[in-house]
Parts: sequence; C-alpha cells; structure tokens
Amino acid sequence: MTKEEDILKKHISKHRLKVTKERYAVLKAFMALERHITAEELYRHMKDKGASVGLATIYRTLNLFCESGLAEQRQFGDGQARYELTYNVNHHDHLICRQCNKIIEFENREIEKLQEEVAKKHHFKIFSHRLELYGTCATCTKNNK
Amino acid sequence: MTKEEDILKKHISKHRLKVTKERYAVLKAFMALERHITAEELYRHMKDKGASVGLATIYRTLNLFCESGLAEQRQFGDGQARYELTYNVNHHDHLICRQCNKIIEFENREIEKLQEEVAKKHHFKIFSHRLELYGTCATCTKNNK
DNA sequence: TCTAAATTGAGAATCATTATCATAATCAAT
DNA sequence: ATTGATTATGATAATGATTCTCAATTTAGA
Repeated sequence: MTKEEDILKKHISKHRLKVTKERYAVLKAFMALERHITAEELYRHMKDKGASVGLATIYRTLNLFCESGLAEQRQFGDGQARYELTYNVNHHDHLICRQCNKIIEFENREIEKLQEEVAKKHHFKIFSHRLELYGTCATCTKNNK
Repeated sequence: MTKEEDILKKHISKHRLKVTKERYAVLKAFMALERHITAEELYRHMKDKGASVGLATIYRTLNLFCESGLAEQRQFGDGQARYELTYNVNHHDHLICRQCNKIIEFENREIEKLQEEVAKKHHFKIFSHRLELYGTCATCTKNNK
C-alpha cells in the first residue's frame, strides 16, 4: 500500500466513508499521470485503459482527494479545474505559457516570506494563496522568431 | 468628458466600432461602483437605477473595457468573473477574506521584483500575473472568538 | 449473513458566460 | 439630413464544466 493510499484510507475511515475499487482506481490513475490534469482528461485516460469510472465519480473522487489533503485544485483561467497531487510535495507556484499551455512549477521562499508580511500588516490569517505568472515560455519565444 | 471616456472612444474609433449610449451608461455605472464587481451586480444595479441595459451587453461591454485597457477581469475562485477599473491605477494584488468576501488590495514592489527574477531564470516573457492571498480578515477573526 | 448507510453511473439540472439573429442605432459619404 | 453599410442591442438559446438526483449496487460492521 502506498503512502497515498494510506492517507486516503485514513480520511475515509475518519469520516465513515467507504473504501471502493473506484476510489483506488482513480487514485492509481491520478498518481500515474502528469500533474495539473483536468477531470475530463483523467476520465478519458481511464476509459481508454479499460478502467472506466463515471465522470461524476471522477469529480467526486478528486474532491475527496482535496479534502483528504492529498491533492489541490487549481484554476488557471481556462475554465477547467486542474488537480495535482500535493502530498509530500513542497508548496510551489506556477509559470503558465499562454501559447503552448506548458506549466512550470517554481518555489520561492523569499516571495512566501513577503506574502506573510503583507498578511501580517493587514491582520489577515492566510490559509492559502496562489501566484501565477502568465506569459510565453522560452521554446515558444524562440519559435515565434 | 472623463479620461476614461476618452480612452474608450479612442479604442472604439481605432477598431471601427461604434459609440453608443449603452457603452457610456455601462462605463458611468462601472466607474461609480465599488471595485471587483461582477457582471450580474452591475446589471442589477443599472436596472434598479432605471438605466437598464441587457445582460449580454454588460458582458460585451466589460470585455470591451478590458480590451481597451480600461479594466481587468479577475477570477477569485467563486465561479464569477469580477471586473475592476485599472486605468491610472497602480498594479496591485489581493487579499480575500473567505468568510465575509471582503477584498483588500495591496502593492508590493519587492514581490514583483522577485517574480521578474523567477521569470528570467526560466526564460519566460511575462505579460501578466496574479497573486491572491486567501484567509480570514481581521474583523472576522475578531468576531469568531 | 443481514442491514443500514454510502457509492455509483447515467443523465438531468445548474450557473456563468457566449452565441444567435432579427431589429435598431451609428457612421461616413453624399 | 438622407442613405447605405456596418455594428450594436436585447431576448433567448446554446454551451460547457460541474454538481445533483435517484434507483440500483456495494460496503462495513453487528
């Protein structure tokens, strides 16, 4: 049993939910795939692999992952939610290429520190944040020439 | 004529669009209202004031404002786009209270500078970014006790 | 094994936003 | 000012992502 399965199982029993093969199947597929996947992409992928699960269940299960702390949902402004595993992953932010949709992750402790200062100045208790830089990636910039 | 009207007019003539009373009415109402307004809120407000304009036109006009550089659209994750006048306004980011939905603006040049460094490191050409801090504001924190 | 409670899948419902299209308004040239 | 071409408007339909509904199925625990 992977650590992620263990976390999911603990969340499930804590909330008197039930362990199902669908939930394991979604977790397995989710872990095997690229980060920042949409529900639709995950659905298609599982269907192609013969591990079909209803789309509604994909959504429900991804939300369950978020509630259990395994994953996070992101909105990059294209109208579809994206999900990424965050268990055992350092917090990071994103660079998004508007031309090829490439997503690059970055970490910057200095920025985080400054954010905390801003929050403190306004007496805000922060529980999450997001920082996204939109632009054109190196490859696309080169190809544009 | 306000400076904003002037900008809109220039954008309109540059793109061979047309000046209409609806566009002026929306601009007037938009400028008079609080920042970070939704299309629906603007629509309701104008209806109540007797300056009724169709909802589709509100959307079209707000997008026109964004194209002309007068306004920007924001997504704070509640499923509705919000718009704010940005002409002659310094760039800023947002603190968002998840309890009372209050939105506080802040400016931080140091964070911006660090963002530029991150972009440079990844050879990204940035044309926009967004930074949002989600949490509980001072008032709500106090009231929770 | 039995039963209560949770889960699933299919499709309906929802909600914000955009598209459609007939009618009306605007603009530029006369 | 009138005309003609083009764009804008408003009402409503359409869209697309996500959630809800509900009957049938599966799970957990006694």
